[in-house]
Amino acid sequence: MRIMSGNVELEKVYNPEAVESGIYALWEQKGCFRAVPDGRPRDQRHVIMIPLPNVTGALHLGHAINNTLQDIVTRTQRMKGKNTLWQPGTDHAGIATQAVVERRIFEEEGKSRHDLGREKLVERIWQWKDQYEKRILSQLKLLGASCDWKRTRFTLDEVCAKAVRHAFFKMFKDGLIFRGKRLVNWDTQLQTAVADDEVYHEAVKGHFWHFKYPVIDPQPGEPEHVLIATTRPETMLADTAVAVHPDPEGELARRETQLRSELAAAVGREKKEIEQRLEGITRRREEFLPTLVRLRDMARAGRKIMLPLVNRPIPLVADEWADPEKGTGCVKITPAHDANDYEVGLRHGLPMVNALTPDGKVAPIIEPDGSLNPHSDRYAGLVFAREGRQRVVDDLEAAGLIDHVDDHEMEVGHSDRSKTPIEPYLSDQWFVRMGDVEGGVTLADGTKSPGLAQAAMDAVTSGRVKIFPERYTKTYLDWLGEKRDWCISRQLWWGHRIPVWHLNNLRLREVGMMPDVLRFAEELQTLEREGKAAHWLWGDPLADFPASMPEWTRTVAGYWCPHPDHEDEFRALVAPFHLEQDENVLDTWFSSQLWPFSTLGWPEDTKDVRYYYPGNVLITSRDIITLWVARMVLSGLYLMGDVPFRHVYIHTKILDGRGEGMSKSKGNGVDPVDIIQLYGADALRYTMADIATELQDVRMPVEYRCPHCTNLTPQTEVVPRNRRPSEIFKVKCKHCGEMFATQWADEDTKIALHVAYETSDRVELGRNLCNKLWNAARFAFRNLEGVEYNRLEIANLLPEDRWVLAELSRVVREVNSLMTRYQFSAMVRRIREFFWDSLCDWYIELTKPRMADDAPPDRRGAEARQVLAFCLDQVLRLFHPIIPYITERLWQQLAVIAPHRGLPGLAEPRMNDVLTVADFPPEAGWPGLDDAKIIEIFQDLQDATRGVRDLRSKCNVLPKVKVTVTLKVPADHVESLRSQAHIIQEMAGVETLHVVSETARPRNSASTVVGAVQILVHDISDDEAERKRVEKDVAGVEKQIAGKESKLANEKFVQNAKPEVVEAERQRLTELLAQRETLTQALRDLAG
RNA sequence: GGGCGAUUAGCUCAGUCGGCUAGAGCGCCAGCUUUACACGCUGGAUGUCGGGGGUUCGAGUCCCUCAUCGCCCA
Repeated sequence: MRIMSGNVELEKVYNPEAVESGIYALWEQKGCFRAVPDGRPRDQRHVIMIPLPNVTGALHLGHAINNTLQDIVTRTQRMKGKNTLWQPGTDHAGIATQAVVERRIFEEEGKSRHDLGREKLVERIWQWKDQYEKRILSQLKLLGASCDWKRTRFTLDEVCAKAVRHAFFKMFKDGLIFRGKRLVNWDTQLQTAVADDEVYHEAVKGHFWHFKYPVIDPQPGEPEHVLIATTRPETMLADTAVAVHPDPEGELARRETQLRSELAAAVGREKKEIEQRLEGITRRREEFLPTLVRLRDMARAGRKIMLPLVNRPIPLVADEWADPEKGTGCVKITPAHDANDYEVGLRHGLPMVNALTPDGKVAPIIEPDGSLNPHSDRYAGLVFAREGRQRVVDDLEAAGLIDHVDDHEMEVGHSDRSKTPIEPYLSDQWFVRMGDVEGGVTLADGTKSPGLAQAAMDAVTSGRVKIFPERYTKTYLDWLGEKRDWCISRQLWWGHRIPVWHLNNLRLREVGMMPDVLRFAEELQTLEREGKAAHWLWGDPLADFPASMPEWTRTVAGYWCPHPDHEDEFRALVAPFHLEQDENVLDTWFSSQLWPFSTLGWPEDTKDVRYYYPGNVLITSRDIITLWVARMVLSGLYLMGDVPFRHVYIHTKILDGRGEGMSKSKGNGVDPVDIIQLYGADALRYTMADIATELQDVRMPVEYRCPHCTNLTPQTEVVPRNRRPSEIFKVKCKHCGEMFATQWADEDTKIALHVAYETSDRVELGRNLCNKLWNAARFAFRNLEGVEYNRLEIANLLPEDRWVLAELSRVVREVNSLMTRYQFSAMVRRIREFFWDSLCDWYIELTKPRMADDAPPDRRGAEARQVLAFCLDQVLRLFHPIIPYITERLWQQLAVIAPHRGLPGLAEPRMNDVLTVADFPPEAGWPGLDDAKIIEIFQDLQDATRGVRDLRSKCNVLPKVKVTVTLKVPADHVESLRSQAHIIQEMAGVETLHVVSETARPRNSASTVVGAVQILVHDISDDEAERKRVEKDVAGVEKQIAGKESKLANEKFVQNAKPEVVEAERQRLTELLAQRETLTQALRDLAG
């Protein structure tokens, strides 16, 4: 496809839609983004694995910044000639996606997942996935993402599934996966365990109930009741102890001492708080201490309490969890329903009684001896925390066992997915062992590590993996340092089903009666010996049966995981014996941790795996450091023997105008496609890169763009503080008074009122830049006709040519360096500065006369054209990774007009048809163009030019009026300044310019001093105005002189400061003194 | 409760090793159809660098402390 032909005139205004159309197709058609292993060595490869967006919904600005930055890195590396892979794909996001689809089905059809059944629901979720995956991939393409789309993967596709099976099998076989009883965060609505990070906390108003538990057979002098306090009465049905502090007296005394020493140092409000606590302790000592001591003694004596309502005798135990300062000093212990109590339960070997059903009701209670509690019928089936609580409180009230009730506010965990309160729930789950294990863990490279978490920590502390910005290293290490086992089972239907088979215990006897059970057990053992299956026994299944149970029971009763390559064989063997596959699925992160190599075809030993693993950098947001980054590192080490990437770059988070993170649930997220339609992908990308500083967060106020008048209305102005943007359906435009609809309105409203785009005026920054670039190129194309490709002598060029080339070389070097440190914002601003300030505002303006139609056809014009063509070439290359569309479009056009661009002998970039695969400007810059001296000289010329412009402006001289100027400089500067004076002349509207070392004040001139130069603009001022201006200048200079003098008079400064700093101050003072002399002389001239 | 970060111009943000009169973009004011660009050009105004204390010859920058806001973890 030919994008342009000949030197057509470009449109006057940059039109993103026209510019961008067809470009992506060109890149794809040329196969620019394909990644194929070839002979390029390790250091000539570059691999980025996309942080796989989940298919719950469409992408928002957070994804836009993430993918823009990945694309900038990828495109830069590709232009540097690397074999470059950017691997795309999406994540199935188990619980999030299932929850969205379930909710949708319930809203639209009133059906629950159980009504639908597993197969049907999963089918519906696949439909959802297809729809959103398509949407997400098209959003990425619109953004310009240069992924190798032929490699697109999905964490539930067969390639990834195979990797999951192999990873699971190896971990299972190595004893790193185990089943355990744990308290998990249970979502009673979705009926699944959810991870800690899927739980948010919210303050809820409640009560603090004080109950009386009767003591069994109290001895003389012993209390008849133990007073306990609780915020959750319903859990008392599952109490298995009451705890009291083992040393209440000592503990109170210790706290008192501690508080007194804190009090001595405290001030203000803090002091008051401490005093209050001290008073509390004194009161407690009087009121409670004797009882607590008594109870402690009773605990030691092994006395028991009769748990009311369910009549369960439970022990009194001494444990430090009971806080003598809090509540009644005694605490009920419910190991199966509270994390802290669970720990107490483990410490004292207490039985764990469960009172909750998976769907959030009170369960029929099984006592520790296995019997059904006869009193629990009364509660079973009630909604646990509501009806259950009420009935327990009522019954205790009726029994006269409530002492009193206080109001109380507490933090309650809620499920992020269903928004319902989380219940701690004791259940059987699968875990990955993160902590150290006996004998260590053997990693795939043959080395040993104490454990998986430790291996991932060592990778970072040793510097094998580097995190940018560095401060996030702490987040990573702190989290891994806890080495908490990773719960990987989820009670869901959407995900990788856990590949473990197990015989339900109830069926063990039945199976034992089968005639060929012995052969079955033997064959299972053979499979294990041959490595076709792995076996794991949890506890002793024989313990529940009479001693006469035969040995084969152990084999048949355990957990079996078949090797993925022998699963069919295994299934065929176990099917007749009722071994069943686990119903649950794996946590999504179990499959995403394998992403850096599952996408390449692991466990197959493919060319791709060998060539593209390990990758170079992971670019992601900080909320995922623990969940994903850490797990990829450990699984990379364990399965591949190397870390999955060398660098991790954590980018800034985009907040809305209120300073809140953008999210779907808040409805404040902005669809990048909205912005692309308004401003273009390049404008969006430029803006994203511009705000990518090292900050944690950056604000990007969101506005509605009125569909009637196109004016912007800030979201913060129309959404009340206590409402969410998603609750606002229509808005009255404050500019034109018309109503418009938001994206949350119903279809009818949208059609009637038209929908406003959600956008941010910050993107204009990018749009303006693109327009400037477009027009600069337009100007260049118009003037480059017949540009030559000559060998130039740098010394023979005009100072402005040498200057712009020296600046260019410097910026090329700096941009390369900023890139290696992921300083995106600084990089973008630096390129812009060169392009806009140096190239457009100075160089192009200066060279206009040399390239004008009526200019003499001399070598100066040819040189200007050649320099301009080269600079534009380099600017397009520098900008390309950031704004690929417009630069590619202009590159195609530039190639028509100036097929060869460069400075033979000085700087010769290679030419290429397609910018996307052209060379990025070299790391070392263009040494042949470096010239620090000219940069310094030019700075002075710019200052002098601004001096003239400033005087003109102050004296109200119209731009088109030409003036006469005299520059007075020290005698030894006259010669050199004369050779450069045309620059000031051209840029400041000067007709006649005199450079002298001595002069009297020309008539009616306005003057100022810049550096060593006195500027005198003739005939634009009167004496009175001139005197005022000069006096002001004198005052300013004198203030500075005073500052410098006192600084230099300070001996300590002269002694302690670095010599070069002192020297610089001296020089500056000398200069200021000279300026003052010039200015006072000017005043004398005025007077005389 | 613990950790991380922020607080600099009206807004959004830079400010590297502590060292010239603290910068940019947007906005604002004045002027400008100047041989590409009004999505532009030229000039200008605008700062208690959150408060307090300390270290230092010198602090936006380092230390302590207080306040406010945000995020992460419990």
